[in-house]
Amino acid sequence: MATSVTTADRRTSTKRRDILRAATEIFLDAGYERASMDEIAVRAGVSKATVYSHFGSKEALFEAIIRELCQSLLTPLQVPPSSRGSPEETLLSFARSYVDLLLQPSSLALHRLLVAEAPRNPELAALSYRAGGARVVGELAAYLRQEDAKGSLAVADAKLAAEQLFGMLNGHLQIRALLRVDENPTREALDRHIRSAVATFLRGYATAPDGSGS
Amino acid sequence: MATSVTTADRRTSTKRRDILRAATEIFLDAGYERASMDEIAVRAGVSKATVYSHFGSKEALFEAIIRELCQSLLTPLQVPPSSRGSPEETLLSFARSYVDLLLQPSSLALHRLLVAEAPRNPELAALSYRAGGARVVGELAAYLRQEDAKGSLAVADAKLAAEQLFGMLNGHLQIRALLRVDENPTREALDRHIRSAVATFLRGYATAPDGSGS
DNA sequence: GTCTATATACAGATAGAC
DNA sequence: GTCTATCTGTATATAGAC
Repeated sequence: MATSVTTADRRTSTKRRDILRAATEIFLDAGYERASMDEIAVRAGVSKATVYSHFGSKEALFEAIIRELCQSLLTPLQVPPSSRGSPEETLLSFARSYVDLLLQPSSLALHRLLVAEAPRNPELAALSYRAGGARVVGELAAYLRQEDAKGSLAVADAKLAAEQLFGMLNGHLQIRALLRVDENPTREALDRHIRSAVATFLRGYATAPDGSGS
Repeated sequence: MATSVTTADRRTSTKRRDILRAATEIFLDAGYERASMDEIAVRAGVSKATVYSHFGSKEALFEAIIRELCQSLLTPLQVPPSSRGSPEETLLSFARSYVDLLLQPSSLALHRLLVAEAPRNPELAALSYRAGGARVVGELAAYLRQEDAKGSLAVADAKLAAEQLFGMLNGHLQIRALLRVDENPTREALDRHIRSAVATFLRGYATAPDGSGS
């Protein structure tokens, strides 16, 4: 009997996962309104009634998926601790990870979805921002404060500075990708973009050479 | 007879304008999928058949509106010529105009709409980017090249630099507004944001003080 | 828990009178 | 050109058998 229950549970949670996976693909691909519960059921290999028995409504299914995506997508991005490495090395390495994540098709699709649905679901959008953007800004700001304390950078408002670096890294890269303006940038163009943003940031927040200027 | 025709034309073009206005409001507010031709007809004070006789399809009406919006929204933003004023004054003034435009509810709604629909209508999205983002980047880059030639700034890649300034001005201001994360920022917070971005940019692209460091 | 079949609503688009 | 009335497809959601 215990075995039977376990098997049933497994099958059930397998179906649940199938539904989540199918719904994620379809919501990311089509957007909220165009995604249909019929198509989700078909792609998950279950009936529509099963989808509803698991998630109750389209809106609830959508929220479940957004919450899961915010977690799984952002996990890989970590600001390295201040311990070793120059600010230039550290920031360059971090910037590469960030831009790489930024341009992932699933990141772009999630961004699209959240921005499009924010007016109808502001709580979910705000929640996602706090789990995503706000968190990485906070982590980068903490790093910048450490470097400021060590005297290797001169950062007065660390949160503002962190947002500036993210802003430069986004540049028009993100919007061009979101709007499908042109083909994906080459590795060389990306590298120039990233190096230039980090270089501008470092010049902007270099410790003032006390002996020279006014 | 000529009078009669003129009167008829006027009434017709009035209805056409009414439809455009109603459709603009509803598309910006509800997004493409949620906007219904019934509601557009009601708000414009005409029948649905009239809407179709003027624009043929929902998609065509949408495209007409996007094209119009791109023009009307971006017209006010002009990069001042290099002629007079320090880079700091010029860039600060331009930055204020840009951020002001950026946070207009209609700009945010248009942004949302374009990003959401880009996968289904990439040509329209690319066209809008070229008429909007790309144009202002080009104009700012031209200004930066002039200042570089005058020796007041040291800008190697003007287009990259322009995108960095725009990126810093966006910062997380734009995404927070798009995602409805919190109430609108105060004038003071906006001013700090803008001043800090311009200051970081100017320090990042200051002409090197030849006498001092290596 | 899972299915088939269906209720109900509303969408985009058009026919045909005037 | 503009209207009323309608066609046709498809959406979310549920009832009821198993």
